[in-house]
Amino acid sequence: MTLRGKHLDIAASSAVNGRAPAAKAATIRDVAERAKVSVASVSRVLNGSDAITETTRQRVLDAVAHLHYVPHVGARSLSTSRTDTIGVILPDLYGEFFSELIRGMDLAARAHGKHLIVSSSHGDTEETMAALRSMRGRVDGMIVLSPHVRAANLAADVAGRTPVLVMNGGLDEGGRPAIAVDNHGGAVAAVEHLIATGRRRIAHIRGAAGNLEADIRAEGYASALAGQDPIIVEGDFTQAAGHRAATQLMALDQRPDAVFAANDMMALGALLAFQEAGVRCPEDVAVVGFDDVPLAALVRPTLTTLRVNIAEMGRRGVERLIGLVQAGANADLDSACEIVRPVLVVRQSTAAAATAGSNPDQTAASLS
Amino acid sequence: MTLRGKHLDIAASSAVNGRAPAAKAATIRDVAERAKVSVASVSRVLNGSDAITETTRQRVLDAVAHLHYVPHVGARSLSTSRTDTIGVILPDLYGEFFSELIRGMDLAARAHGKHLIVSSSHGDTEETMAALRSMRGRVDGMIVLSPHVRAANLAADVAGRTPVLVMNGGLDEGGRPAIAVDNHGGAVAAVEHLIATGRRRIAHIRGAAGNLEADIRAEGYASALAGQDPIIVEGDFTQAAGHRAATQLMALDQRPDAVFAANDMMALGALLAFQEAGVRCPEDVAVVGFDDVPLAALVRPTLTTLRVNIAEMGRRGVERLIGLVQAGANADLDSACEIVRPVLVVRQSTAAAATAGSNPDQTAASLS
DNA sequence: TAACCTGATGTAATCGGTTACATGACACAG
DNA sequence: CTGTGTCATGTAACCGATTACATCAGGTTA
Repeated sequence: MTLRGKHLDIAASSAVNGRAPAAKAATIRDVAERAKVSVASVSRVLNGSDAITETTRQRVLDAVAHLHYVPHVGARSLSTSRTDTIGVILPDLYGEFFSELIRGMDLAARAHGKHLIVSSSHGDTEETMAALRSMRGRVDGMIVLSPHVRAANLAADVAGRTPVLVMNGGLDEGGRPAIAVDNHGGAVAAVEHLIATGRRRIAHIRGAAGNLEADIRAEGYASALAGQDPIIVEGDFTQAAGHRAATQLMALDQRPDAVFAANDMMALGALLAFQEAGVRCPEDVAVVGFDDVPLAALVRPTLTTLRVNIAEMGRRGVERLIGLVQAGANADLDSACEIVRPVLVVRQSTAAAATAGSNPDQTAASLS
Repeated sequence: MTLRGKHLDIAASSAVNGRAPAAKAATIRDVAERAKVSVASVSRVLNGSDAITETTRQRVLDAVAHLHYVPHVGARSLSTSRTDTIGVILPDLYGEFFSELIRGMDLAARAHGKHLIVSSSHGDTEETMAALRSMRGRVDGMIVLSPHVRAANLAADVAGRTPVLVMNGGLDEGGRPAIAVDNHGGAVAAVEHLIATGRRRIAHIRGAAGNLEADIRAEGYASALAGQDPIIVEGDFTQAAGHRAATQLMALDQRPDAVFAANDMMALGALLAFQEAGVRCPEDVAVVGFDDVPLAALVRPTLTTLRVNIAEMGRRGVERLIGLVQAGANADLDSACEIVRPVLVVRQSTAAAATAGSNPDQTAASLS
């Protein structure tokens, strides 16, 4: 008894509901019909691919405008097997690093007509993989940021034939496409700068163990100490951890006269802890961070740090990935690990000390 | 002479390239074949919709696992006309506000099995609309953040039948779904707090003219002044603008004893300018910000500000939008503008002054 | 004038899912 | 033993684009 043929149904509903015409969106066939051409011509006009008479083009464009036609992305991706979308998987990342990175990526993506799907807040490797799986097929390629060592290799497996660019700071041994910050070099530069400005007891506030970047920066720190015994306190990249670590350092018998924190947020926490305790920076203790988040130039004293051009790195990542996608099957062409070298930015927090180490009356002659 | 039938071609290529089998990805039909069931059954198992024998389910799942099968998103969206993706369009926004918002949105999206397409860095209304158009058809709904007045209405038009949730801080007159911060109320609270702590010459550093939030906050400021003439300096929400503005304020004949900045970054800039000029905060001048970015608690003096739970607002936005999408045609059900009320967080930057305005000996008796 | 080329346009197969409807197996009532 | 209802499963139409190939008009050349 029910007469609901598909077309009948639609006709009825649009007749009833005069206000908000819930008629289905126009398809390429509707456009073709209205423009009195074939669907092929419409497609050609819209993709700018083939030879088309100016008359036809105009007729099609008019129809498109009149019907508010928007191509169905799913249908297109079904026949072309492209999505023009790239996925970004981020760790549970707070603060400005994240937003700067996305800004850079978005800029590059837009320049290439790609869209960006982001998925953040992935604490452990398992969550990261889940996000990766759920993105598969939805994107032409993915950028994975994960500080966990195993993540990179797993990612490539899970992704199947979807190209993956790894940005996890570790120099990947697998020969996968990657972009990494030269964490070791950066740490060495920080320590050498401290030594050059007369510091003698240099401590390190490191990131959580198991975090690739944290490990490498700590290693760089240790290797650059000229004979001095390492003094390492563990943190987790948060400002609070920096605060705690600095408190521990102040309780030591021989207080360090310099601190290299594994990132800016911890450096800032340390700075505040010193300030609260009446320990002056840079006079009593110098502080160096890592990343150069915008904040580093805003605190007092301004923070010496290792500048990583975050947005630029994001931009570069997207462009690499687009290259990988285009290369397709012969992606082997580009499997290098690109290195980003951080640059030391010297600010107030490491001005040469009036007193170095336990010599209270030695003045800082090196400052003009 | 060319014998390249489709299947032949594939067979050849996978035979040649033994290492990376570039065979096409498995389809639902491959899975059906391997599991010895029909595609319908496979689909049913994967969507958990219908009644399925446990045996069949297992066979299907095994085949899926073995073939690394991932449903083709485009094909699915073609037949269901859903994308399970929501779009977020952001203005050219720096700093922590952005990242916090995305964090909140991502959390909510993930909880509902949705994906997030973001597009940031849209300076003017035209760019915003372009982003919106290019996202159309790719998402089930969109969240538009734009401080420009016209954007909201335009957005709804351009979007066609795609649901749009506006988050631009202005109380929208059009009765569109929206979430807005109570900028007016927040500004009033800031000024009243300053008055209550004994300040008598309260200046305002506002955001750029034409920016909806800036306008409303300035209006709230003006309306809360108890008789005092308004002192307004224009900024643009950046830290540098706050610095400049504070410099201007210090050059006035009668220096203000309090500053309400339209956001935290400008408040911070002002704080630094005062500090550099030897003007003490809070003794000589009190400062209030807006947003409560994490940074506000990290500077010294810590910054009194109006807390907006940014991540929570993002979460809420996504949930509203998902509701709108589900409501579909009868989206009229929910067209309210939801208000987020900021909460005053009192910190060091507004500690009661020893001297208030031009009455040096009047103490702030009104505080308990 | 026939043969042939060229460039614009149309026809229809195809991509990989979902799902309405058809089918078939089986149990149980009459 | 037949009729009927239930439940699992299969068949095939459909979603809306792209694109290989067919077609066709018109001009050129021999």
